Amino acid sequence: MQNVLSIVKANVNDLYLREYLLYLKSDKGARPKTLIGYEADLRRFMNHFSTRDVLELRQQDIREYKFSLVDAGLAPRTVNRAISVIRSFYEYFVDHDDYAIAKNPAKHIQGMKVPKTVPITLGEQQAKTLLDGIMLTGRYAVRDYAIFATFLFTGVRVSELIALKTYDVNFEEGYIHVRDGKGGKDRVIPMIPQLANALQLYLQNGIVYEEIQKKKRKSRHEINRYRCGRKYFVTDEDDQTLFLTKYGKPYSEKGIDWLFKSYAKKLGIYKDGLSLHALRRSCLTFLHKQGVDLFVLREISGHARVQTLEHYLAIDTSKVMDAMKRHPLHSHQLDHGLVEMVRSR
DNA sequence: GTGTTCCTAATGCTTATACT
DNA sequence: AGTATAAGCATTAGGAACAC
Repeated sequence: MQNVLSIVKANVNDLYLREYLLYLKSDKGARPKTLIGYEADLRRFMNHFSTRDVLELRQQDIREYKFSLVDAGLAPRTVNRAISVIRSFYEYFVDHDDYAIAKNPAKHIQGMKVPKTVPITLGEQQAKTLLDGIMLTGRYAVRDYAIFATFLFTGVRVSELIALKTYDVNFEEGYIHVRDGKGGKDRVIPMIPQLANALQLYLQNGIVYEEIQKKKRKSRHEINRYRCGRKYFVTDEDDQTLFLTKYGKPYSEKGIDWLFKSYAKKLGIYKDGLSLHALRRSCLTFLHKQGVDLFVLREISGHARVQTLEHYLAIDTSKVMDAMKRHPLHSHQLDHGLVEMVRSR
């Protein structure tokens, strides 16, 4: 009997869940990642009350659920989000009168205090070490240099980086077009010459040193530290994704994460909590330290509500370019002195 | 064995809203 | 107006699987 009841309730809850998600998607226009996160949170919640119709829960039940999360050792942020999702979920059913629920049982559940944390960034010296180290030791140095130079000189997010297409890099006008960034927003970021060079090298031939050009490439396996421009990674169908894995496929976020961590560890700049987002923070911090004003920083980082390209073009691009030139790594170049060192090994 | 992806729980970051 | 919290959107991390 208990089993039958449980199955029936679970189905009812599942129906609620599906309806709510549909509403989020079609009425609120929620982004895919929001949908995924919300669904996970709600499923966990419903599993906790699998024998009950969740619309019949009381405030006390929600409170008990919150305690169970805290008990499970989840971080305050996680608990708060879980509660926030549940609250929104009930709000929907309270607002739609086809349901016999008059009050939102999660309405007055308090969030936990979230401790302040110090964001981790890479110091200037460490950023230099990263770029130099890639050139010296990277198996796919040209590609990897281009990837991390892009992070450090533009402050893009990983998701934005892996979505970049070759035609998003505009060498004539000197900017990178970020489409569909967080929240579905577009923006363009000025590209300083050093970054343009790195990307051009990667796009044009990917051969670091002239003499290597003379050797013939026998197979794909010959891609190496010197010879790793984009064209060497391209396989049969090319969707113009800018950064490709050695299999010729677009990178996943985890792939870049792995790449970064392995370099960071190899080069001795890894620290706890160091992540790709630290590169974004580093870029913005560098610029901020140089006295770049917040308005400009917002433009670069995409925090402003710059919704469209047209919108962006209205702002003073030269100001932003000036700002970018004050990036402390802006004079960082491929050091041909390294050639000798590398060759002599 | 290395580089990469896939899966999924956990949590960080950014923007919107509420409160004072 | 400034700060705190909520809501919304994204990244991080760990481990298994898999291609080369």
